[in-house]
Amino acid sequence: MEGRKGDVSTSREAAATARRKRPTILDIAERAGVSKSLVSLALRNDLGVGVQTRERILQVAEEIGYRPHVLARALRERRTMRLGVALTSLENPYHTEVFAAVEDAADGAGLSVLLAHGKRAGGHLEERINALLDLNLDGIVVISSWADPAMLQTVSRRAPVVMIGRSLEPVDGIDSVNNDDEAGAALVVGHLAARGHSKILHLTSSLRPAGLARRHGYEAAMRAHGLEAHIRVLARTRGGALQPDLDAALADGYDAVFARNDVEAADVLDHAWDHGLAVPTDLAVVGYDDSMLARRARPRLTSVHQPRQAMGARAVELLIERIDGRLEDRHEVLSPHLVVRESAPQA
Amino acid sequence: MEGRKGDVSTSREAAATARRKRPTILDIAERAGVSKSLVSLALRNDLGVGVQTRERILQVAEEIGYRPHVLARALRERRTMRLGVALTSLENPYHTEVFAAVEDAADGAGLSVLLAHGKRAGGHLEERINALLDLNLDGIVVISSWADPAMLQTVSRRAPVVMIGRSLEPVDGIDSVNNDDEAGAALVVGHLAARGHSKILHLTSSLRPAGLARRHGYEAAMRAHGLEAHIRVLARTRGGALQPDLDAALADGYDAVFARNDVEAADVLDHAWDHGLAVPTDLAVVGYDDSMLARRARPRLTSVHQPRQAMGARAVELLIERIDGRLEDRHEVLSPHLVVRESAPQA
DNA sequence: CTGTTAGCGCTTTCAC
DNA sequence: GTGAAAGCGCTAACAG
Repeated sequence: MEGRKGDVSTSREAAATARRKRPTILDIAERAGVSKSLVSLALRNDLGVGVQTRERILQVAEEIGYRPHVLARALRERRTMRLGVALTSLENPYHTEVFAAVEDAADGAGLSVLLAHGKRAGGHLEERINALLDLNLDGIVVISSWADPAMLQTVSRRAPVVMIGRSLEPVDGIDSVNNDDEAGAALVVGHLAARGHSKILHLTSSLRPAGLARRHGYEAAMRAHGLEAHIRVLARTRGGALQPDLDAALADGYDAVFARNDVEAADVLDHAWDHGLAVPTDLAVVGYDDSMLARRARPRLTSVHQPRQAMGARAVELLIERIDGRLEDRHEVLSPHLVVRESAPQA
Repeated sequence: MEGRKGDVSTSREAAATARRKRPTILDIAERAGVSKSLVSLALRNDLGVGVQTRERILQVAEEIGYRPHVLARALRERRTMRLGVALTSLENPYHTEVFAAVEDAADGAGLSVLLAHGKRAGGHLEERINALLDLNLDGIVVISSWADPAMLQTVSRRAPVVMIGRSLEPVDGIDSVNNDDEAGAALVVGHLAARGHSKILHLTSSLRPAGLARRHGYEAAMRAHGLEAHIRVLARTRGGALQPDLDAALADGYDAVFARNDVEAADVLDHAWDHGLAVPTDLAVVGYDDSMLARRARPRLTSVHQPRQAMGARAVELLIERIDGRLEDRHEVLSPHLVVRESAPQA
């Protein structure tokens, strides 16, 4: 906007040359000697376009490198064939693994997937979700226990929402799919009890729904086994460390730890390494999620496997059902299973 | 399309009730008793709208929960204020860390970021990039050494592209920012030599540009230190394991390993654990990237730090410059530094 | 089978 | 100050 008009238009032209204007169906129509609607129909394989004509049109489209303008199309169709995924913990491998599962499923359904990453604090996640939805996506899957129910409800007025993971109460108007956290926790306690452990600590840093459910599952299972429940709630600092130090938490002579997820189990493993504690001899450790962290850890981590492929697939199906008009809410719960590895091997 | 018209419209109505039609500027105009263009102007703070009127319009917009229709706007403006990021290895923490850096930078510039994840094989990445670009994003940053130069060039005709990471030759028409891999490798060799190591193995699984550059840097540095270079090229299986087994690679009595990246360094650490090798006493290990894996590993991994924050920020700046019309290519190289930890401590 | 036409929601001259 | 009108690229009636 500075300089003379001449300058501006010159530089515009230069830029335009560098980045050529994209061809439209009109260009195809012209080159193929048909009308623009014909092209539109041919492009979308509408029957009722002469085979010859269609052939020619497709060919021309190919030639001039035509790409449909999805924005224009979406403006008319009110459908983008795109799903959004909102995440808060890109740094937790389990979450990216779930994302990959959703992506696989969507791919299979001919939908493409966009990811938005929001920080947990403030309204950041909501902002990102809204920015995503501004693109008129057909639906959105939220992978985050940090999503506020009220916020999700607001969002769901714009597009169908399915949440992978747990919310305290089912949220009106949004579907969900998660694993049975209570059952998962019971699996862990059962396994540890069978190994002969009795001083089993449950370590958690989260008062979020999934964490709570695992904790309740742990308590119930301990009771069922006639064992006393021990719980330590730690906070996670900005830097990612657990506070107060694990030292204190582990000082009471526990012989096994069930951590709320793999990340925290890995923290325990690290702590054991740093303090010369032998795992599983001195301390058995079990995680939750069975993420890359569990496979990668040394000793390898026994962990509860969440059926992420199935969860991702189901999430996409639920979304599609919603898009097609389903009105009732659906909440699916899949069963986890325990993957036994070195950090708490079979008895 | 089936059933009588009445049925259809009834179910339509039901769905419409559940998911209300979004308000448009026309709704605002009506409610505020002005014309639609007035609203548009007011919404974008165009001076030349009565203060009173503007006030009222904004208020009404707020009231009815108006959200601009970015697709419609983009259709006119040819600008979406959105950037795309294309990735191939969501499972490599370094890549997600770079993504987060890009996101931070974009946030700062008022741009929002969408992520697309492509598999490395076939044309999958290209497909995903094109799907992303179909949304008329203003630019795209590619974080993948798997991106084919010719493909990138094609893509860059649609929107500005900047690549974070290395390509063999600078690609015409696209910008890049990366770290100096040769210098990074030299840092490693220098450090290991200073610790008194002489049988230093370089382990790599990649014949991609960044891997090659590190390898060349290693060779040159070894030569400079009067040491003999030893290189093992391993393949990675679908499952993620290195093939053939590390056993063979490490059988020749090396006292230090410089791995191509943290993922492979972690493989070496795991291997050492599995075989009772003490690190760093029996074997010193150094990685590259200084990702979460390095911080998390036990012993903690000495690794070359790529300045990802700076790289992400620079990438976004380069993109913005392009959007504003820059035509010459730019290739930036930032300096890495070594982060010394337990797997190869200070001499 | 083919072409014409009217928008989708928004921005932007250009008159009033 | 304000409003009317054209048009971004595409789809979907509807007439020929």
